[in-house]
Amino acid sequence: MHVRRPATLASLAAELGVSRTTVSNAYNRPDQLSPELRRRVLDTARRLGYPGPDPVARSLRTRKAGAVGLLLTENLSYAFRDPAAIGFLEGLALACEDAGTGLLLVPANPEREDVASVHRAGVDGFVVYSVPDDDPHLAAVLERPVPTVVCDQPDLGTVDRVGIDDRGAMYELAKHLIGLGHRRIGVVCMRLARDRNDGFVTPDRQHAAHFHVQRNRLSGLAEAFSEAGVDWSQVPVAERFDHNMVSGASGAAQVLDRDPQITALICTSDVLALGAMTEAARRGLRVPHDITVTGFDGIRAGEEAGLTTVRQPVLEKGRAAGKLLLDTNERTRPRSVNLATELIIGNTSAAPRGGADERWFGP
Amino acid sequence: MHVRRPATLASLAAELGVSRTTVSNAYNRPDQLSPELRRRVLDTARRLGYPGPDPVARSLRTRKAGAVGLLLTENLSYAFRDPAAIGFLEGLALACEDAGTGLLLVPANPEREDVASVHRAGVDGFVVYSVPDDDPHLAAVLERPVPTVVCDQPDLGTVDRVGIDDRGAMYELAKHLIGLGHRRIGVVCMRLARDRNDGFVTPDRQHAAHFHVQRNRLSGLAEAFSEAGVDWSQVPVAERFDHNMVSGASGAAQVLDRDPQITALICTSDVLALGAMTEAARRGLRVPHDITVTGFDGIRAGEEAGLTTVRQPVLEKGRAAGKLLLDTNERTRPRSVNLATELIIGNTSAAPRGGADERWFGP
DNA sequence: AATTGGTTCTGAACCGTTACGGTCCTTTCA
DNA sequence: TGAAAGGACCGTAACGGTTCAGAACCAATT
Repeated sequence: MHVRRPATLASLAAELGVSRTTVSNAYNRPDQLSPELRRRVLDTARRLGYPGPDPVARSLRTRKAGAVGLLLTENLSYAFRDPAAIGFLEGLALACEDAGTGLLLVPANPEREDVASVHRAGVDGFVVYSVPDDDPHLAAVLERPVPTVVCDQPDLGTVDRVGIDDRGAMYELAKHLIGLGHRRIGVVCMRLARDRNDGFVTPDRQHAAHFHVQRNRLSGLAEAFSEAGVDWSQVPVAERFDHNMVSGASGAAQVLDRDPQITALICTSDVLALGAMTEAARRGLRVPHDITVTGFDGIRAGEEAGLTTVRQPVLEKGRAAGKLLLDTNERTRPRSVNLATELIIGNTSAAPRGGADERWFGP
Repeated sequence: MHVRRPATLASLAAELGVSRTTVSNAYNRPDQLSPELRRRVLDTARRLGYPGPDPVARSLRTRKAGAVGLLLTENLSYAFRDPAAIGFLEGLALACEDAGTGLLLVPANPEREDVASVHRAGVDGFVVYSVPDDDPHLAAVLERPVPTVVCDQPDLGTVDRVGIDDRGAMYELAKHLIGLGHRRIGVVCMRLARDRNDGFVTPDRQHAAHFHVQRNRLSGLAEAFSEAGVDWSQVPVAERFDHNMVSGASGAAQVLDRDPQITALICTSDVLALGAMTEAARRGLRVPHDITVTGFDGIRAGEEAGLTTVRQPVLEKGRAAGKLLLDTNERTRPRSVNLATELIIGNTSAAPRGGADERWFGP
């Protein structure tokens, strides 16, 4: 049986006895040829099964892919599991649909150092969301000659950036807890580097953390509590590689095992905090009466639980990143956008029970 | 100032005095050249700022894009707003990350008939998720010479399909309600066609619905209740274009306004059902004592609310679609996969208060 | 009659890469 | 020592388009 090679613009032109230019114009510039000829071209195309100009060949010539790439240092599916990531993506998708641009989720398996996926991505730009600053995928993106926006990353000075003041926001939250009288605290945080460490964190590791967001949140905490006279090096900080409620629970358990006297459990995300609350409940600790628990992000589930947290505009962050990337006329790169956060005092934080500090502030 | 044209594989080869093939091999087939030369190529590339082979040009030549496209007939951001869509996408993303493939979200604004986005998508295949069967974007996808998997669509016979037995599952749910004694019911369903109709639906419109899923769910209901002696044409069916809880609430309100005597409110999705429950509560109707409410999908929020519903494996659906698409062994195409569903009897369904017969004589 | 202007179509030059089928030279082995 | 094998590299031909500067033609204007 004869395997017919698929029709191309050239074969169509040959069949019609016109130039390739004319066929191309039939699709892209209808005003450049007579309506009759255009109809004839399109009809013949249908008859020959020509599916229209090949998008890849077109991209090569026009230097436009019509898509932006999203890099996040997790398995692709994480994008649809984590509430904050989902919010970010929704915002990014909003910006993309405004511009009629596609959104390519680039697979970047953190286990492997395989950056081929970044090299293979046919995109007009990249958004990089919360990856460690030493991620080889990030390095590969920065080498690509396309505009890039990093999000929740340190300011690289060379590419656009969107983020929040993690350090300041956490400092403010810490001040709230300090004001309530908390001095003996524990912390549960997300992964600080690419290597798995489900355990306590040394101050060194905190300081050298490769995740900008986590590093700054911890640093905000350290600053506030140090100012309040707390020896930060004695504060138990449990790190968890996976970001889910189970991790929050086990992290809380580890901290509470180390120091059952703590009056507040500060988590660097709402998901972890919700997990921590289940662990508190398991131990018969009432929140906030027996222990204060706080989060970070302002996700829906946290809101419903009345979590004391820092709300950050995840959707706006995504949208801002997309707009920055797709805004072509702005020639003032690199730009840096900081979004506002809001301290949410819920009902999971209160003064420590019978704490000595309570006396100093009075009712 | 001299605008340096970006380096290409050819210019790099010229600089090095080797052939383009060799430079290409340095990147793609390290075994084809000596390690020293390879190092020299890579070093020179770095020096010249050559970012590695252009992905688009490579795609053109190799006829591989390294990505699959996802078409869903909503604004892009809907993918991150709807729980069922999120689950589907997570499954699809899992399949993609297994294959090291990217996932391109193709913008398909349902308002405009602009299918250019489909034409511009540089992908190796498409997954089409729950679009109306007359959607021009779907037609455009089917014209592209790449493998396609449709999901929650009628079996087209020409491309792979993944789905569930919507009709059978809803029939079973209806039988459950009939068994409880419900005869006087109302329905809230999702959009049935591309035109916005936030109101009641005629049997004709139900029958001609362009959304396969909704058509079959309604048809399953109609069959079961007709068998139970209910005149389906008299059953109020409220359609809502937007799929969210507000729609569920307003749809329920419309149905309840039309017939306050109904004993069960059947919704074609959990999201609508959750909205319907808020409306019931607003009216002081206790669920299930005063009214039964049911959903479809089996989303987390519904589970937490104890919703009576049909659970469908949304994640598995996405994964199956991805696997079908990425499975290169295409001897057996087209394939059709039906996934199992499960009737979940929650605590939002019960026998009508005072029995069905009493209803006929009024309260 | 020459000029102008507009429409319609063409030819050729790219876009940057990889597949294919070699060549050439060095080893290896009987 | 001659033949076969294998490593290293190369030249050519696509891959399927878009773009731009004209050419050819015709009608209207000067």
